[in-house]
Amino acid sequence: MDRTRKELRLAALELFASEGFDRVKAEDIAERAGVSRRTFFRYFETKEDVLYIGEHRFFDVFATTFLAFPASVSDVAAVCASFAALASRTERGRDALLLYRKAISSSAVLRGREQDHVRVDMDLVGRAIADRHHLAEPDDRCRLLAATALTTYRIAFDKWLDGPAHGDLAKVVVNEFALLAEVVQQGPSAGAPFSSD
Amino acid sequence: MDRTRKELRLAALELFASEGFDRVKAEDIAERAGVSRRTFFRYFETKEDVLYIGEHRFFDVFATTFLAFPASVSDVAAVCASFAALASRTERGRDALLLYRKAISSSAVLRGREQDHVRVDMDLVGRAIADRHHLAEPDDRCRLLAATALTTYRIAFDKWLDGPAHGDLAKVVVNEFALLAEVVQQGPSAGAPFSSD
DNA sequence: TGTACATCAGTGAACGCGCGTTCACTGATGTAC
DNA sequence: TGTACATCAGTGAACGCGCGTTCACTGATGTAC
Repeated sequence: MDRTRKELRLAALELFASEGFDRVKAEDIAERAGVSRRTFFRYFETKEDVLYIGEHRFFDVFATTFLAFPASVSDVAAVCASFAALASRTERGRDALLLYRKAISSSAVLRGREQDHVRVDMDLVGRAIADRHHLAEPDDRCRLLAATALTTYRIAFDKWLDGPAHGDLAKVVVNEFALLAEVVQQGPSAGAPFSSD
Repeated sequence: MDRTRKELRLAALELFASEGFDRVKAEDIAERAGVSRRTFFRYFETKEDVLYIGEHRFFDVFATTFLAFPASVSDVAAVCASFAALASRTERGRDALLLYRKAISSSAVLRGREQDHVRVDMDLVGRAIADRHHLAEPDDRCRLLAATALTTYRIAFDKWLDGPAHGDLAKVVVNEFALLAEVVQQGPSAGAPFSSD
């Protein structure tokens, strides 16, 4: 039944976040979800598999939003604006995301899996950028932009999660991208904004 | 003995790379290193702990190189140049790094640990940038630059590893940073380098 | 309304596996006298 | 040169633990006739 699966997911999320992945047994999760250990393994192949946040897959809708921007908007600007546009979805899942982040950080296996998700997202973003330029495959430029944009987004996202309960994620994202442009200015004497003593 | 530790490390690196982390038992590593399973656990607390690449700690020397640049050089440029300057160290460890990457990619636990290393490196770079501006603590700008620079570096590094045996890492790094500056240009009409059909 | 059968979520007990630990030991090397 | 003792790397066997699997079962729900 699908309800059981959700119960197990929720129980796992809460337990991993509060106790830490390693200290939680499959049996503990099952118990909290009101089923037996045996049932747990009917639904999930491994203990890690139970942790999953649907919200996370929001990058699937990224492409649509992104590709709607006119060509006059630069790639970074469009990526940034797309992230900002999708921010409200994410905002709704805030509580779960806090738990999720805590759960993830409690174990190396989970951090590894999270990293895998990030790579998938990077790929999606890279592909969307490639599409925008009618490329069959993402080239170096697409990939670098995707990676950089996601890095920037992750930082903004974390700031937002660490901030007040009703913080404006879109705003944080836009600010971070503005900072990115500033910080990446190259050239021998572009250090101007800083003191030069 | 220190020799045994090294033997175990090497055996583990090779086995993890060829068989995959999960398929290698602590006993296999011990056997290959010519000691007993029991001895393995005298040297390393867990099976993961045995995988470690000294070379990886090259970010420790990053700060020195980085802080030697005159203030007239921008932060990104200095970071990029420092990475390039340190490239030759890395180049020497190429074979081990290939194995290391393969080993890492074979398991979620190891990917998680690698991610932890990346975070440590990011922190070091962020701190170095903060020092350059006489800040007690890295601010948002330092952290974002550190994160972005490391992302860019990782991409260059992977390209180099995938390239020919005697590829020029420094050159790849410099190119990638040049691409970064290009790709991050913002503003409503900065999409110029691309077709606008 | 009643009986027979199929389906399917959930269960319990037992097992194999590899990790990491514990306990009590060996055997080589070195140092004291 | 020889005996006694300390140190320390390495060992073997046995154990507890939790994961994930296997086997044989229950019990609820639904459908056929």
